[in-house]
Amino acid sequence: MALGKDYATQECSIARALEVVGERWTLLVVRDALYGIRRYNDFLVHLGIPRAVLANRLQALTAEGVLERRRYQESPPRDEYVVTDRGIALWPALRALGRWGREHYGAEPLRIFRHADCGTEIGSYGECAACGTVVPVADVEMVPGPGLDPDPADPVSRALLKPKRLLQPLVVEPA
Amino acid sequence: MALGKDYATQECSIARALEVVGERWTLLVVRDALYGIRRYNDFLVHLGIPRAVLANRLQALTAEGVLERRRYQESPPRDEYVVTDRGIALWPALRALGRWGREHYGAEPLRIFRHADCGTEIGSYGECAACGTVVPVADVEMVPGPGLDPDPADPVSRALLKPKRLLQPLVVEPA
DNA sequence: GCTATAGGTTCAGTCAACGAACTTTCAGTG
DNA sequence: CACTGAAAGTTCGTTGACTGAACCTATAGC
Repeated sequence: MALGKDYATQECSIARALEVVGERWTLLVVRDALYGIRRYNDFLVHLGIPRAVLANRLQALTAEGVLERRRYQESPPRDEYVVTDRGIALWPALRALGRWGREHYGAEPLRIFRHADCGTEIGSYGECAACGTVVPVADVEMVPGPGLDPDPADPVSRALLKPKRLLQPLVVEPA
Repeated sequence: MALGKDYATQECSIARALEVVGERWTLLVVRDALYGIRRYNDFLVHLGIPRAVLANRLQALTAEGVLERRRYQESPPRDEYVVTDRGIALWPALRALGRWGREHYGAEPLRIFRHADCGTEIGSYGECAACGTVVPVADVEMVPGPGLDPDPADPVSRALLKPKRLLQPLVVEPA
C-alpha cells in the first residue's frame, strides 16, 4: 500500500507508519516474525506469498530497521531475519487489528495469547488484567484457539500449533 | 493490500482484518472518517486520492459495515459516509499505528489527542492516565501538535486545525 | 442561458503482484 | 564421483490494480 509519493503529503503519523508497513503482505511478515519465524523458506511456506514479493518485503523491512538480517551459518551462507525492537513495537497495532478482525468477522478465537507468568489471557492492548501491567512481548505465550485447524498441511503451521512464547525462534520439523 | 484469494488461507484474525482494511488508502479513509470527514469531496481533497479509487474504497467500506451511507439532502440527491461502530472500533489499531509511526519515524507530534473531560493526553492504547479509563472515541479531543503545518493549502486540512472532538462532523469553510 | 458544485464514471498508461521456471551453493548419500 | 536435495533467491510473461485526466449528470444561483 505504502507509497511515498502520495502519503508524504499527509502530515500524519498513521500515514508515515503505513508507508513502512502498509503494503500488501508486509504486516503479515511482521506478524510471522513476532511468532518466531525467521527463515525465508518458513515465511514462504506459511504465507503462501510469491517468492519475489517475499524477497522484496524482507529487504524493505530490513532497510527500515523492522527486521535484522543475521548470518546463521557460513557454508553455504544462510541468513535469517530477526525482528528488532522497532518490529516488536508493532505488537500493539497487530494485536488491535487482530482483536478487531476477530470481534467483527471471526467466530471463535484462532490463537490465544496469555501472560506466561500467570496464565491470564491478555487484553485488547496487551495488558494482563491479573497483574495490572502491560506484558512484554517476550512474556506472551501463544496457544492455539478452538477455531484453528488442528491438522494443517504445511510444516510451519504445524509447528505453530505448539504453545510457544512470542519471539522464540520457531523450530520446524522436516516434513 | 487485502485480497481474499491468498489471505483466506491464513487462518488469522489479523489477515481477516487486513482483507477489509488492508488495501492502499483504506485505513486513511477510516482515519478521516473518525476525524469527522463525511463527504466525498472532503475525502478527495484531504487525501489527494484518485477519484475512482475513493469511490471504490467508500463502497467497499460501506459494504463491510465500516461506514454507513446516508442521504443528507434530497435535491440534488447527496450522500455522506458516516463511520459506524465497527469503524469506531478501529480507533485502537489506528492509534497504535500512529504512535508507532511517530515514535520511530516522526520527530514532533502532528496531532495531540486528549481526554475532553479532563484535558489529559491519552496514552498508547486510548486510555486516560488521570481517569484510569479507556476514553470513548467521542470523548477524544484532537488538537494540532507542534509538527503540523499551520497554514495548509486545502480547506479540509485548514478545518482540521481547529480543536475538535473525534466523530463530530467536520465543517469546511468554502475556499 | 451560464456557471459552479457534488459526486461520481470512463479510459489509456503505468506499475506492482502473481506463479512458474530457473540459478547458485553446498551437504549428504550411494 | 555423480546424484539428489535444501535454502535462498532471480528472472520473466501475464494479469490485475492504481493513476491522472477527461467526461458526465443533476441542480442551484445569478
